[in-house]
Amino acid sequence: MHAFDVLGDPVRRRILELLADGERSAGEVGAVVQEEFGISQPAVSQHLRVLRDNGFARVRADGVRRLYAVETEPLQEVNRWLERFWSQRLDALGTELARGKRADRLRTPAPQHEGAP
Amino acid sequence: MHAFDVLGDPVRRRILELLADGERSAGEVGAVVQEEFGISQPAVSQHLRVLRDNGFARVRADGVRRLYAVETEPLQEVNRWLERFWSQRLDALGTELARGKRADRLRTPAPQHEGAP
DNA sequence: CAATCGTATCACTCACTGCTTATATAAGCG
DNA sequence: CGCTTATATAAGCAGTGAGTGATACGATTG
Repeated sequence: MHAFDVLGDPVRRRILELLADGERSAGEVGAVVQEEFGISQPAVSQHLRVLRDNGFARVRADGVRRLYAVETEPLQEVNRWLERFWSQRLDALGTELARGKRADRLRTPAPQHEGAP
Repeated sequence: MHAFDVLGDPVRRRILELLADGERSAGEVGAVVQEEFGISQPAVSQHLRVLRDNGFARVRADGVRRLYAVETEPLQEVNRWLERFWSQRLDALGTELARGKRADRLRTPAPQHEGAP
């Protein structure tokens, strides 16, 4: 499952926001999320599993409780994708400007077709 | 459809990468994507539609061709979400460090809310 | 105008994802 | 020990989204 797929779900995004504040037990997360989204405990547990399985969160046992904490690697991968995108785009804009200016003088700027009859 | 859902699809991510280099016709995009993913022309067209409908791309007619260009707003929204996340997380780490050292001795368990009967 | 190109839309299928209920497991407590 | 609490897993069902083939349609060309 790709990082963006994991983030596609609003419940999972919310869980990550909660975990961003620091370690939380499954129950604490569940309380908030069940309240806000009106879903069941197993549903939340399944979302937590997805986050675990995809490296977005790590778990630690504390007695009966399971303490979840956010794991940043996949998020950073997303960041990297975005950064590549932006820089690629800026490069393109740059060369287009550089080339475009000259081209403007050589070519008829408007590639318009003849007027309607 | 949320921005993250749009980005969830690998084909759409690829299309955006292609458009990041500058304006491209639907056919050019299609050629690459059909080749790389082994999907049909309508499939690509539908992805382009999703990108359009969600503000990730704008179209411009040029004769028979449709020229697509990337539109940055939704991507920036994603960026903003991530930035909020990182800064929230850094804040949490900060206060946890500041408080945590002392708290470790007092062992203040997680904030508990009143139970619903 | 007919033929054709480039692209979009339609109608449909299929796989997957997320939800629910029911149940399992494991820790803590009387 | 058996009851309760905290959490996870299992099985089944419904909605959704991505794919396909067929088709529509506007622009272009002979």
